[in-house]
Amino acid sequence: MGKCEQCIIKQFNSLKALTNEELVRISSCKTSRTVKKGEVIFEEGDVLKGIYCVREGICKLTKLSSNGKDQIIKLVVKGELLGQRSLVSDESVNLSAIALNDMELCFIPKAEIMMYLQKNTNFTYDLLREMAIDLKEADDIIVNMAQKSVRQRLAETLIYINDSFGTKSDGTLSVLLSREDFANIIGTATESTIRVISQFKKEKLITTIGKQIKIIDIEGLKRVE
Amino acid sequence: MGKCEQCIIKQFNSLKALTNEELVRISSCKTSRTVKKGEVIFEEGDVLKGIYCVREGICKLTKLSSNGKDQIIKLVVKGELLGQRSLVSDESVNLSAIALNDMELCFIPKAEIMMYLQKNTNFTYDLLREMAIDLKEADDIIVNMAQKSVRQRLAETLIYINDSFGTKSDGTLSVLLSREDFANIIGTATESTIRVISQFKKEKLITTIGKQIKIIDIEGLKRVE
DNA sequence: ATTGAAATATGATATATGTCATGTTTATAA
DNA sequence: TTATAAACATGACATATATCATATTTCAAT
Repeated sequence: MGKCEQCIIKQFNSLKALTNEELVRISSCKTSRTVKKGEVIFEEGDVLKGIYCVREGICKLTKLSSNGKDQIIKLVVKGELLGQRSLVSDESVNLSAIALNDMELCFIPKAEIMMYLQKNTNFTYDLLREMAIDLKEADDIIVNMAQKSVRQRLAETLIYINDSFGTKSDGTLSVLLSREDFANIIGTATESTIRVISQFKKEKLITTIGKQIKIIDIEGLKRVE
Repeated sequence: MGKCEQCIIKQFNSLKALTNEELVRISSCKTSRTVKKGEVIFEEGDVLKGIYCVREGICKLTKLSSNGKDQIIKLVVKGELLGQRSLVSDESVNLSAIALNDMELCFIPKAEIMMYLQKNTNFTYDLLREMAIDLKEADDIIVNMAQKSVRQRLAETLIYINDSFGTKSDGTLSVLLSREDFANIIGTATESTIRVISQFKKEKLITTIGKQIKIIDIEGLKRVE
């Protein structure tokens, strides 16, 4: 079992605000878990007994709409925490987390985290800061959903994934999503997403290699109306 | 100038987590401000020098979309805080706040709040909890925007305003919004909003008295598809 | 390599919503 | 009170997107 105090991953999330002693403590009570692509980490309505630190891989946070469609709210990658919100609000989770590729997770029990929330102001404050940023992002998503076309939303999603998660050596986006996943991010029908991807190809904004997507004209994508 | 430690408003926000001494301190450095209906409290891009506690009235938080349309992200009423997010994330505000009726605000300087964020874990934790709740609400809004029809979104908005802010003695919604405001909440054209309001009237779900709206069949509204 | 299922792709059509035009009502100021 | 602008309302039409049908391709399991 790895040692949290030496783990490089924590730099990317609020655990960096913990003291060395606290990290040593966590090391001794944390558990590890591997999750296969497509596997459910937790589901809407579950009561979490702690939070996860993502050591490897990427997952989607989804919410089921009353019309039966899934909406992807956020992608969570290596370095980020998972489940902190519902721990704080002390309610069941309002989102499901599903692995998009094979993942490695560290699980930290709730009691542990609650203790640091009591004692370590830096930790609480850092969580608060992260959440304020999430909220700002959520505001942007709301505006985009409400005011922009499917074409614009897809273009922005491609740019976001490119900028946030990067590309592989062949230039394709390193986060591989199905057309349906894209549809569930931008909030549209899968067919519409596929059609717009085809348009973007014709307009020489992207190319595809199988289901992989490669951006070839990011400035053009930014101009999409 | 009123005394914060005796102010009943604080019960409704995170200031309740402050100690009596801290509240006395705030009393001595806070300033009051009245804002007329339609007036701008702060604007997207402003750098706030503190936070507001809403003593009276209601305002809308809006964000300008790149296509020039305003989106209303949230309504903030008596009892709530205003500006805490950008204070925490230490950035300019990402939303504008505009009064929907005459308001009374108390302004608390940033330095004061930052001090309590350092010293008072309860305060920080309470802010964190409030923000987790906001984030959950934002998730719901995203799903609604992405997956539901204008009819459904308007119905839910009417129910939300009814449940959250109540009605006047004549049964009309106590928060008076223009048709354009409704349109900017649900993310649609003003004409579409007006049309759906007319439909709801024909379907005997609501009645209108001038621009005031009265819900007469809330169960029916909940069933709108 | 073969097969079957899932994902991708595209056409035809229906529907919801946006846009523009125009008229009506309501509120506000002179 | 009248004048005037803003808000509300509705029709006609355009357009984006959803839906349903049907190929085609890709991928995994045998």
